[in-house]
Amino acid sequence: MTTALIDAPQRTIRIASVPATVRAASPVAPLRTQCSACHLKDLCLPCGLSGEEMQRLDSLMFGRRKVAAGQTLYREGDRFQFIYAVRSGTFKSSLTLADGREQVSGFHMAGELMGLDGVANGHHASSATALEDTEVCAIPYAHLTELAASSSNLQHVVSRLMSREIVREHSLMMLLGSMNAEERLAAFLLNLSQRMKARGYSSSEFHLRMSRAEIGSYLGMKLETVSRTFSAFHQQGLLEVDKRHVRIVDIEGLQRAFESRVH
Amino acid sequence: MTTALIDAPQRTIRIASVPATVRAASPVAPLRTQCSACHLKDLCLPCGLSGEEMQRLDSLMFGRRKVAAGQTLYREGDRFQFIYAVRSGTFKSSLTLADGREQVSGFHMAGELMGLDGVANGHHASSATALEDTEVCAIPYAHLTELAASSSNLQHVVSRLMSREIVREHSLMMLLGSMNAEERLAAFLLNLSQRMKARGYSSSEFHLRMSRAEIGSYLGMKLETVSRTFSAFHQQGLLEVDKRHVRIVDIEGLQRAFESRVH
DNA sequence: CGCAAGCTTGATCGCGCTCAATTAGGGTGG
DNA sequence: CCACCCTAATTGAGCGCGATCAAGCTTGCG
Repeated sequence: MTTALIDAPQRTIRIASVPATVRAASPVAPLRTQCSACHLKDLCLPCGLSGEEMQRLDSLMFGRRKVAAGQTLYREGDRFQFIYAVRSGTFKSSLTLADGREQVSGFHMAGELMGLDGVANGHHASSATALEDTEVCAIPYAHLTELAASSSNLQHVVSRLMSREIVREHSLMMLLGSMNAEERLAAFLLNLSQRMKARGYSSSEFHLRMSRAEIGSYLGMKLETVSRTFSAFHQQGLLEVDKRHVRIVDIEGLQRAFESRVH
Repeated sequence: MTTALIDAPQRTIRIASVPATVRAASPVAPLRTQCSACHLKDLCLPCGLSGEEMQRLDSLMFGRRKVAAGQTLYREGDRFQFIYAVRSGTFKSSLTLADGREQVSGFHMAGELMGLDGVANGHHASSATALEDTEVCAIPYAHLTELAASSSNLQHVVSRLMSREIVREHSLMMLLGSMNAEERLAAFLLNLSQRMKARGYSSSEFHLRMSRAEIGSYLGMKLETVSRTFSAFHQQGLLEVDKRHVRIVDIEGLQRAFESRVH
């Protein structure tokens, strides 16, 4: 996939139109969702939309789909038809390197969208794997853009979500380009903490859904270093760690570890 | 800016509408551009559009703007109104760290777009600095989305450009997360080589517009390491280097250095 | 009970960072 | 014109962070 890095960033674009019947052929459970009735509506796609616009979204009747722990929702190279909103559980996004190792590019929790990287050329650029039993809404991208054509607000929302993804990756690049192991892990934990808080969970105590190896891949370090850094934070009195259970004891201290280099 | 990393990735969105008179107030030179007459039209924004759609783009009459070497086109935090297409010259995008150091997040050549990260929240998330004397088209984003509302193809083009940016950054994350110094510099040079070729220049011999420090910042290594790696490639018979002038002697060898780890 | 997977911890090594000296090129002013 | 300064780049020496290799522990599952 890193071939994208040595491709010219802009080449001839061919507009693929997805047939309107595509939804019927997809492996989506019969259950359908209305955004207006969803408990995640303030976090997820419809966030910021007016009542009228949300009703239009409702008309799309997104199909739900369950993905068991360890299963993939889509793989890199798969034809791009849907973007997915996480309803429950946690996913990782990853790319596969030539030698078979994986590079984790993100973690996704309830209310977050996945798959926007597929818009670029009609195929998913990464794989999405469930880290626990999960449920998603499958949003047919072609229908979404149809709808967006008649609602500039919805169009803005989709654009902003994509732009936000760009900004998020900027931040991660900065992390990978200029931070040491402690700063990286502190940034990761603080980010997780905020996202837990936004979802109504404790911001100071939570269960990690991902392995040390997955954290390490995401942060650009080896699993042993992740483990050692957890231990170091414990010895500094910042954390209590038991396997995947984490309690943040001194959040200001953790922020200091993070801000030691980056604002 | 890395605060984005510890922000919940989705929060309440407010739709800002840009007044239609905004263009008149902007610091754009009176010269106006029509995409259909531009020599870059196959690389740039209108790439893939039909004649009719290109005429609609023409109606926006993008203003041109010259930016002298070392000057910024926009800075992080600036109000987002325009995206910019490079007409000539080279830019770097960068973020500023708390300690004043900069982190380069990209280089942009003729035909490439800049500023899409500003869509996320109405402010530019990065700064754009000219590495030589340059000229850009200033594309009023609000007008572009207006136009896109009536042309699904144009909407797709804009979405794809944003998605492509996401994919590009995925690749860079992979580079920063899992490659060593030689692999990073090889990837960088091969990418540059392809982009030069796409613009009709020699793919094997070109002038670097950026300093060793800027390359290093972009690739997550120190300028001394960049310099040493250039020397190493020279000793391996892959390159001839004289300051910023580079000639690729053995492109297959360079690809091997790149593919040693990543496909 | 045995086996495998995930995590921790220790010991050692090496890549890339840091500090430092040198050279070359460009701009400026006397 | 040269003296001077400033910046960019190269190269060397030494060190430290994080990778690598390895051992041991816990937990879960057949």
